[in-house]
This record gives sequence, C-alpha cells and structure tokens, in this order.
Amino acid sequence: MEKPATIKDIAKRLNISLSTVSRALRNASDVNPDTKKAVMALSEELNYQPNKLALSLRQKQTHTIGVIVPNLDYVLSLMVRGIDEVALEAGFTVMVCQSNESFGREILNTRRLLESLVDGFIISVSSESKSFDHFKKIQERNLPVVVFDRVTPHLTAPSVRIDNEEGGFVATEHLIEQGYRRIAVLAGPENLGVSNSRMDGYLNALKKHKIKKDPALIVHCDFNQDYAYFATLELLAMKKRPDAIFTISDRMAIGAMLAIKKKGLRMPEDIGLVGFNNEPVTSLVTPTISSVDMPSFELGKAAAKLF
Amino acid sequence: MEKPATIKDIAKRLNISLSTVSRALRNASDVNPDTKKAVMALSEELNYQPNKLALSLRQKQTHTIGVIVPNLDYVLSLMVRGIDEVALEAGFTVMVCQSNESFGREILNTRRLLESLVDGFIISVSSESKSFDHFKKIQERNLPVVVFDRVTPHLTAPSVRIDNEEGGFVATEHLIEQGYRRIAVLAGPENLGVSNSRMDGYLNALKKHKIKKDPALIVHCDFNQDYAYFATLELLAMKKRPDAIFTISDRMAIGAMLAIKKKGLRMPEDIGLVGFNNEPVTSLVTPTISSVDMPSFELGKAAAKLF
DNA sequence: TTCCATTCCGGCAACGTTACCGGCAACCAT
DNA sequence: ATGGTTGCCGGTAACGTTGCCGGAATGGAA
Repeated sequence: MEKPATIKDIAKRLNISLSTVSRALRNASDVNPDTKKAVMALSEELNYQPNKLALSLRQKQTHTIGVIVPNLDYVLSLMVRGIDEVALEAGFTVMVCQSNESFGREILNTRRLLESLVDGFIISVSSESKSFDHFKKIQERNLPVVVFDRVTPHLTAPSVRIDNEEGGFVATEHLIEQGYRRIAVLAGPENLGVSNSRMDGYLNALKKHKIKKDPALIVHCDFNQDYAYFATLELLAMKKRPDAIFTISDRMAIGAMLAIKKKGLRMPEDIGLVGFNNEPVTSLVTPTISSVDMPSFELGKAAAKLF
Repeated sequence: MEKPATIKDIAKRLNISLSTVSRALRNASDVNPDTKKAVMALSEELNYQPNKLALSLRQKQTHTIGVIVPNLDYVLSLMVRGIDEVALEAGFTVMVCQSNESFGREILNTRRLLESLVDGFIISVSSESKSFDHFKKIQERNLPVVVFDRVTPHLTAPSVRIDNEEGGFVATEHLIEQGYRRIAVLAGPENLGVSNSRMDGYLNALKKHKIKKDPALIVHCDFNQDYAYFATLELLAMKKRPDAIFTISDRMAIGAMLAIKKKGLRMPEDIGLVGFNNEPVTSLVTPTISSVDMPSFELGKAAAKLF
C-alpha cells in the first residue's frame, strides 16, 4: 500500500536536509550525535530501505555477480550454493544463469548479465564452447571474470578447480591396485579441459605402473549418460576388451554400468569401473561405483573468494 | 576500456536533444524517420546499451522476478529452467535463491530480493516454514506472488502444482492392482501441502478398493532419504508388516529401498514400492522403483506464465 | 577583539533515463 | 488572412542517492 520511505521523507519529517540524512545513515562522522539518533529512530519507524537502484546508478556498481553454469546438476548446484554463501556474506547478490551446455545460450546469458550491469562474472564454461570471445568482451569492459570447475586455457582469468590430473591419477591407480591391467578411459569432448586433465592423470598412472598405453582404449564422447552407454558397448565389443573403465564423470559411469549390465558382465569380477565426482547416486546403484571425491561446495566458496 | 555509450553521447554527436534520441530509440512516433534512422545507425555504431538501472529507477520496475526454492534438486532445477525460459521470453530476468529448506534463510532471501526491488516473486516454500508473514509482507507492498509446487493454503496467492491427489491415487492403485493389500505410506512433514494431498489420494484409492485404512501404516517423517530409511526400518519391524510402501517422494523411496535391502527383503516379491517424481535415479537403482511422473519443466513454465 | 579551527549542516550537481509540456513551423480548411 | 491541426523537436523535472563545496555557528587561543 504505502510507498517505501525515502531519504526525502525522513528529511522532511525532521526538517533537515537530504545530505544530512544521508550522512547520518552511513558516515556518522560530520553529523551531530543527536540528529543522527533522531534519523536512525525515524528510519527505523518508517522501515526505511535504501533504494539499491539509485545507489547503484550513483556509484556505478550493483554489488551483483553474474554466475553462468552449464547446468544445475548435483555438483554444480552445490558449487553455486558455495558461491552464494560467500557472496551473501560479502554483501553481494548472485544471478545464476544456465547455459544448458549450449554455446548460443551462453552468449545470450552473458549479454543479459552485462545488461543487468553485474559487477563481474563467475563462470563454468559450457562443453560446447570453443570460442571465448564473449568472455573476452567482458574483460575488455574491465569487469573481473573468475572461471571455475570447467576452466579453459583459452581465457586468461583467475580460475579455481580441483586437481583433475591428480584425481585421474588416483582413480586409475585404484584400478591398477585391484589388479586390472587393460584399463580404458571414457573421456569427454576433446576440447574440454577437465576431461583432458583427468586423462593426463590416467596416462601418468599407466606410466608409473609401466602399463603400455593403448589408443584404442581411449574414447571421447559427449558428457552424457546415453553416449557413455553406447561408447561402453563398443568398448566391450572389442576383440581384446578392457578389463576396467575409468569414466571422467559419474554420469558417464552410470551409462557405462548400464552397458556392462546389458552385456551380462559382472562388476567387479569381470570388469572394474571408477567414476568421478562422487555424486550420491553412485552409492545407490548396484553394484556400487567407486568415484573420486570432489569438494564442490568448498570449490564454489573458493571461486567466490577469488572474486 | 571505453565507458559504455549513453543517450547523451548520441545526442551530442548528432546535435539533437536527449529527448529526441530517447524517443527515436523506442516510440518511433513523434520523430522524423530520417533522424530516427540516424539515431539508430549511430547507436549501432557506438554499441549503445540502455542503462537498465536508470530505466528501472525512472519507471519503478526492474523487470526482474525473484524465485525462492527450497533447494535445487532434480525436480526443482527443472522447474527453475522452465521459469527461466518463459521469463526470458517475456523480457524478464530471474534471480534464484535457495532457502535450503530453512525458514530463517527463506526470510533472508525474501528480504534480499525485496531490497533488489524485484517486481514479484515465484516461490516454492520450504518444508520448515509454518509462518508465512514474510510472504504476506510482499503482498502488502502490492507485489505479485505466485506459489508453485510446494504450495500452502495459508497464503492467498495464485498457485500451480501438479494434481498431487491424483498422483497419490494412481500410485496407490498401481500397488493394489499388483496384489498388495497392506500398503503403508511414507509421508513428509504434517504441515506440507504436497505431502497431504498425495496422502489424500492414497486414502481415496484405499477407499475405492475397500481396503481398511490402518493408522499404524501412515508415517510422517522428514522429506529426506535418511529419515525415510529409518522410518522404513521401523515399518518393517512391525509384527504385521506392510507388504508395500508408497513414498511421497523419490528421495524417500531411495531411503526405503535401502532399508528393504538391509532387511534382506526382495522387491517386488516380498514388498512393493512406488515413489513420486520420476527422478532419473529411480530407473538406475536395482531393483528399479516405479514412480509417478511429474512434468516439472512444464510446471515451471506454467508458474512463470501465471505471473 | 581578532583570528583560526572545528563542528555541523544545506545546496547543488550528477548518475542515465523518460514523461510531460510547450513551442515552432508547415499545412490545410475555412 | 485566420485559425486549427499536425509533425517534429527541445527544455525541464523527476526517480533516490551521494560527493563536493561552501558557509554558519561555536569555541578557544592569540
């Protein structure tokens, strides 16, 4: 019903000037303690809320961070919560946009957030993106960009991610220690940094244990359960089929598991499987899938702190 | 590097007034086609973007919708995508906040969004919320509120949800048709509308098939896998244990399944189980859990359209 | 008394935009 | 010629806030 109270209202009621009210409400210096008290009291009574719009317009910053993520799956939504946590603490608001792994959508999101005059960006890039000009445009406007989780070497920006190489190494070594020797890797698209790092870890583990790398066992496919399913079927149809598979995400691990079941193979007797992310689902399926753990929430917080 | 161009820049370069430029950029009426063309061309060249802040301040609306959800699980993040889709189409931006099922957080989110001067709210209420004064305060400011999915009768607002009663009915009847007779229901907190509606459907199905309702078979517990696990264990420890369970969410179904496995019972031979939501995970676990389907994406779109 | 410093306050401009009003031509109809 | 209509444009104020500057009053020191 009532319009929200403004500084002007307070000034009028107290018969003082706008400037004085404004100062009383924040600086505290350069203002008589009594008037300050009066202003505070009245602003309380009128339930005064400073108008963020006017403020932002005046001082040219919105205290808003634009967050672009490819989707809101388990891992990413956890990270977003981490970002949110830290941003809120610091007095920032976040605007989350999903690119749905689409390049075009990512550009659209960027434009929208830019129009909303966000103060900066925290981004996890879509798997479809091969050009990064839209992000560079942000930087040309001197807005800070932080990249997290899905980073790319083609963009010079502070970034935070887990040690994917280490993760890939651990996962692969885990399989090796269980006695598997012919280990395949189900990787994501070739331009996806996370995927490649995890694969590097895989290769390192092979090397350390003196297992020869077999290119036929390295398969790229979309970051997606269905593609992983079919890719696994193909792997299992090989003459010398692998005795274990490392998938670089849990989603893909699920697809792989379904394919293994379909083929009537047993886990872990006939074939080993290890995923990445430690989504809750991996502990629910039968048989259980091992997975590399990932501190998503903390990662989100770290990203926001880099900001 | 360069400051974004403003209307003033255009006006200066073309030697015309601010007003004329402003009109040329939108109304089109009351402005000479030639000048309009010139303005358009120059605005293109300077890559002019209207300053949303100034616009919002001027016309007292931000074209932003505040969305508050208890979490971003599979179902809700789908709904949010639906909302996003429609809002974007209509030229609105959405700000998503997670309450983490916490009442206090929900209030905080509300305040923050109010401060951000959103034009209205689309809300799915936290399961912890028993008071709705914070939402009523929104309405007192004459801002539209739409409630979706998790609705509550204690708030007078347009709402959209699936027919939970029908869903509960279908789920229960499905169990009955398979021959189960002693059907338990694992419901959520007693104040949660969705839960109660689904339970009504359950009761209707029992009545239709002339099965006597047994209060001992109706269990309330938190909307959560772990609680469902323990609640199920208790159900299965009864002297006359149920031969089937209807859980009002898939999360709870998972918990129930784990409990059933733990007890060494077989599904569906020893005990039947049906969930709600049709999250992808239900088809992955062994044995597969039946579930009531839910058009989440569409629901989100509907909510946004109600706005 | 004079002078300077301190304390407190008000006025003005600006952020970028649009709504409103008024004015100047040019044209048409009377 | 006169009056009214139409097409086009500019000036001004306003949205709510803060930064800057200048000024009045007070007090103490010279």
